[in-house]
Amino acid sequence: MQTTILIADDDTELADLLRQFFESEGFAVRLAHDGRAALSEAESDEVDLVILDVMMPEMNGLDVLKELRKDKDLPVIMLTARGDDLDRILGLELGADDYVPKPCNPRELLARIRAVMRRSEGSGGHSVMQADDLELNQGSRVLLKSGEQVDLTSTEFSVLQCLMQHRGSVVSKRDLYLSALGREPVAHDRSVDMHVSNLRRKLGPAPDGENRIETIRGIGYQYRVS
Amino acid sequence: MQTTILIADDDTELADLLRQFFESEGFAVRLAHDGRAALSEAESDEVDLVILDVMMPEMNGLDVLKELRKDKDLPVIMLTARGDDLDRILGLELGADDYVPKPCNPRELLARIRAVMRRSEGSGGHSVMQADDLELNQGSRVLLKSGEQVDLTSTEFSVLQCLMQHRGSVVSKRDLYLSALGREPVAHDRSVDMHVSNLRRKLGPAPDGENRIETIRGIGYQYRVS
DNA sequence: CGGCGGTGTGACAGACATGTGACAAGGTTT
DNA sequence: AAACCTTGTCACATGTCTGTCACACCGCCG
Repeated sequence: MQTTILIADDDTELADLLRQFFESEGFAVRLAHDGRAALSEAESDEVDLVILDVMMPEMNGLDVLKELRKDKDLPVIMLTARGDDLDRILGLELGADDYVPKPCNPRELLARIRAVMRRSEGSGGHSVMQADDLELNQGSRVLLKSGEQVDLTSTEFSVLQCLMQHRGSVVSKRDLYLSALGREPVAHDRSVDMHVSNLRRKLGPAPDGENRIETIRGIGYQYRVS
Repeated sequence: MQTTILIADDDTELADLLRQFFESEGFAVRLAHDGRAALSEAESDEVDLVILDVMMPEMNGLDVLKELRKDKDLPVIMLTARGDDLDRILGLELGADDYVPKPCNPRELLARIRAVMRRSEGSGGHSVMQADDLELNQGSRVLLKSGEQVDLTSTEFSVLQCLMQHRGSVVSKRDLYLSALGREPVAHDRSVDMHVSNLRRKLGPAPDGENRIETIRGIGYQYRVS
């Protein structure tokens, strides 16, 4: 699973430099050049971590952070002019995960990003999903059932991950093919059915005896809500 | 302890000017006027920071940097013609700590040096990682197992470092290629597998008898959590 | 020049995930 | 009710991925 970083900085040159560097390190990168854009990008659910400059037009970084913290627990690293202690203190009080003074060296930033990601994974951030007695860890790609590990193949894991991400709503077969197998379904393709079948066998029934994964005939599958 | 700076620039006049200035500021200074000399000086263990001109005879600054980064984590400040974005990007990707455009004012350079030194001292605290009976020192690039040194090649060390940095999470093969080998994997590339194989042999099983490095088929590898 | 250690490639076997054909068991449409 | 489609699942063939041995290559050093 690729990590997506949002870089919010009005210095387009620096932002672009960082983008290239992080992409070369295997991250996906999005850019925003003012506060308002940063906020809406960050709330799009497709961003795993935000690098946020304090000084930005439209809406400054601290306000963006304040808004973000109202309903999200997204890891945030603040960038700010060197020695600006006041901003630093404010940022940390508002819940920034780290603080890096400008000018910053990309390698250091990378190390901080990894540290923050590790912390947020460890503390059960959004990378662990739970449903019934299942606990799905997206970082280690391990599934626990009542605390015990269940051996899933990589594809089975992806299918379950996709279903759990949309828990309570139907996921079309096509979406499952795209998301878990990374391809369009072909005619008479039964592979997703097969993987669902295997998942059901490996997971067994839910604690209440019901089937965990419901078939929505002609549409797709759905992880049942309790 | 006095800080020793290596100035690598083929412009002897400029280099000498800088030498005088830095010596008057209390640094020890060494000079190198071509890339090859710079590299051997820098590897002599008596240099604390390198100022590296990009344009040099024998071996250009970027190549020197690349070589240096293979087994050292010495702070490096790149000097280059103004506006040379390509060099700037390359330098930062290769792990330069800062970038100063020429012609440079010695006082500005001094400020950057102090900033870089401060940063590299500060990040020194993070330079030892532990897992099971292993202790990995990122500064000296030495691995200890139960206190005894294990001989690893530079690449093996980088692979292990990357895995330990993400302990408990899966690291994709592509990330390992980018991070440890500094390149994209090519078709049928087995080198990372080979290095992992060698690492397993050299490290042996974990204290509890399990495999330290787990294979996540189709995805990558993972340093196991206890 | 020759040896040496690190690195990457080719080859091969084995393990394993994946997907397909087949058939049964529903559900849906006409 | 009959024809048709969808789904569940078994068994199996297939292809991919991995571990590892052997070896070639390259830079380095004596």
